[in-house]
Amino acid sequence: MLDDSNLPTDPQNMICFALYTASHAVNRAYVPLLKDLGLTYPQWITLMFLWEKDEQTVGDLSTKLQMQTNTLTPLLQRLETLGHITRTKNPKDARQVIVRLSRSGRDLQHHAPVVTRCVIESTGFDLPMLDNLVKVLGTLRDQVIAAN
Amino acid sequence: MLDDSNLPTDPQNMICFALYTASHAVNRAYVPLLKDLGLTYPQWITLMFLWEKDEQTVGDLSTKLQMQTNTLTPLLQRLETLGHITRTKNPKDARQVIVRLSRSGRDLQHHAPVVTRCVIESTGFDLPMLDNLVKVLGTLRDQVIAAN
DNA sequence: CCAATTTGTATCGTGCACGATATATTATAC
DNA sequence: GTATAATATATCGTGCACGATACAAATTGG
Repeated sequence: MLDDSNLPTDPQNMICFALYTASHAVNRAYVPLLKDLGLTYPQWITLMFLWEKDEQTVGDLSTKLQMQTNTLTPLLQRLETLGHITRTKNPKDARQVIVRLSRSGRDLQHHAPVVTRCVIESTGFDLPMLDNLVKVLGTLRDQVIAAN
Repeated sequence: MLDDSNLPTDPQNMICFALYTASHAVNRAYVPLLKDLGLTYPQWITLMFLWEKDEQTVGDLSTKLQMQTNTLTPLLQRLETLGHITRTKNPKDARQVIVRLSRSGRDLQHHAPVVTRCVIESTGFDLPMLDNLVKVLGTLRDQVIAAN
């Protein structure tokens, strides 16, 4: 149990606000890089997970992206409209929808190294430092989820 | 200049995704705490900045919150509708709108220690560790902003 | 003093993000 | 086999988040 007198009251020193602003700053760094491709950042990470493994159900992607289906479904519908993926019912279980990359969806992967490098360089951190930060944030995230 | 071969291709190991998921996880931790108060997390941090210093312009809050006015204006309008703040034109410069806490807006501050403690405890991190993480994230954020 | 520019805020359109709910399909129980 | 429950996805409503734009008030330059 923490003593209230030690708690930060200044929003600038709170972890929630630090995450909030850092996350938005990185998101904004993606905007000019993805604009030419006609994509948003959530669409981009969705494609990243599909490049890693094609043919995933909406539920698979929902779990990996930590996005609910009511967020993911319209996002996938937009990616389908753009011609980057297809959405087809699973004949073995008609409740599931299988998401597959189209040719243009696969071709977008060629832009990934440039995009990733630009964002990483803009952080001003070296790779070991970023790797460590990713691990710390993963631990924090998992513990927050477990506590709720 | 980084070598592309060293870059992560796995979204799970990328800083953008770590920030994205950690930020949303912490945001979700606030939901049950703020629900009874009828507030959202962005509304809550806005109030935190007003508790720190009352009578700020929309521009002041926009800078501190790192939120654009097209995000902030409707948020403030909702806080005004809820009766927690007032929005009045600055008589000395009619372009500015001054935001002030109402009685009920000030009273909400009494809930702050409980809310803050709950979120901090849910991270599973101790205060020095969180403080360090806040500093690292602040540095990262500022460098990303400076690079863009 | 007055036209041009800058500043501060608001409005509009699109895309997340999520709680609540709906619908269809599959699995389970009796 | 049929009612019931569980599962997978989609729809709806509200609130951020942000680019583009609008507009009024203040400032600047001549």
